[in-house]
Amino acid sequence: MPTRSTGTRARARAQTIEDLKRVARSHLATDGADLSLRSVARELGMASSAVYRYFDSRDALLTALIIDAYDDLGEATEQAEAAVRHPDLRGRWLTTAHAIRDWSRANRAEYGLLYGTPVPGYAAPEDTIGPATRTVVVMAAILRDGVESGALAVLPQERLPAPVRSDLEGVLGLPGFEGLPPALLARGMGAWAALFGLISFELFGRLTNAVHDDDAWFDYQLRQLTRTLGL
Amino acid sequence: MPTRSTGTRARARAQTIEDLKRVARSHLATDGADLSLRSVARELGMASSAVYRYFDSRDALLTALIIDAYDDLGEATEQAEAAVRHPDLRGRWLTTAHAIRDWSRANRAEYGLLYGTPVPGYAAPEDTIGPATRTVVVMAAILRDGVESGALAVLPQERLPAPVRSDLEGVLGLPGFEGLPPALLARGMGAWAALFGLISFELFGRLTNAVHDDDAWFDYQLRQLTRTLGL
DNA sequence: TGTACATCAGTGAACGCGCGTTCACTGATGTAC
DNA sequence: TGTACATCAGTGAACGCGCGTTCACTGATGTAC
Repeated sequence: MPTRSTGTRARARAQTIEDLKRVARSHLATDGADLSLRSVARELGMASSAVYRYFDSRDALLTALIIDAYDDLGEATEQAEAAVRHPDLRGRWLTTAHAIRDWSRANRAEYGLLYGTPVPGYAAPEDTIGPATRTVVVMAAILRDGVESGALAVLPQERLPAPVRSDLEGVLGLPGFEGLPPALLARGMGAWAALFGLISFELFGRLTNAVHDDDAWFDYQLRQLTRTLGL
Repeated sequence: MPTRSTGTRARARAQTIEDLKRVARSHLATDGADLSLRSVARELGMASSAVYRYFDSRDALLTALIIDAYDDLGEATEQAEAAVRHPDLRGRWLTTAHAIRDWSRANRAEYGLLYGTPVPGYAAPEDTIGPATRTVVVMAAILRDGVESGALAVLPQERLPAPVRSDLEGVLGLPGFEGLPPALLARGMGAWAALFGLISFELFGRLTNAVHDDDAWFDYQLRQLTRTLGL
């Protein structure tokens, strides 16, 4: 085995990184964002100092978890959406929304990390921006297809105030958002915020004692939301 | 000064409790929900053990902060809404929503405590339920007035699935919610979730790099939301 | 009005714990000749 | 193919810190007679 040796070491390294992230992820559920490097190392039977061979600091580990979570959510969403007939815009949107909720319910701690209270003293680095937009890009594509097919059109009551228009035009310059009428992007982002409002209320327990059938509730509200989206 | 003495001691006690809560509140901004009893005591120049004369535990202090925050938000909302002409339903709703956002922007840490990621290991006791519903009750009153005046009516597309209806009927039995058609309560709660979705996105920084004029953005989205509410 | 007693606020030391990060080090694994 | 050297993973002790909570205690403030 001549040059295969490098690969061995590299693979061992990748494996350890995976182990660290896996255990850290599992600790998120109990500790929230203030997870402890030492307890992660302890669970893997290694010295806490050894972790520093793999991550520069506790925050670097946290960042890795955040990026992974965005990517995991993004991939789940993209795959679910891709399985729907392309011309079925409404189905694509409903599936996208349900995929996001399903992932969030299955990964509550990660959801809190991504969409909950920001961790005090932690500033997300730029590397997180790309993965963070994957889900929004899926929605933007649905809206664009709707515009192209003529199913979606800007309404008279959607005249945008100048500052709103100017902000949206900035977004429309980013990859994945090109060629969408600003007013429709505004509509989409409103639905987006509403969707995450529903999910946050459900997962953060704001509906305890009021709503018991979470599935039925979400589905009903999502359908109403779909109507305001124009789908 | 005969029996006035009790009053003196009681007043000193109330004052100290206020001081503790005030300092704890200010620490929320930097520490988030894992604020430290010791650092609060330190800032007030008292021994950390003295805090236990006033609060049974760190969690009890946290609970007091949560209740205060709900009440503060509730009062700000009620007062703002009460200042609007009673028949102006749309104005009352817009004012209510703006009051909630204004309070949230002015009290970011408290907002995070109330509507962000739940604190791991902390279970909110029952005392928080009452204060927590004050804002929703304001909205329910607006909707009810709309129903009574004939401005709001259930739409054909608002036929409720049985489990949704049954959950809502439970809510309609609570004080402040009586006499509202279930479908309209559903509509209101959807708008409610959307409103908090907008505020959370803004305060938790999910729109950084996309939206710069937060005021214009919120106002535009709120107006669209108002339309779906039927006002 | 004055005195004995109970209540209460607050102290300071201690318990027992956890944390992130650094540092000098040991061995094992790979690389270059 | 064998050997000298460099790289890397991992250790364990240490630094310096913070935390919530308990406990026996001191004085001051109130209460009852």
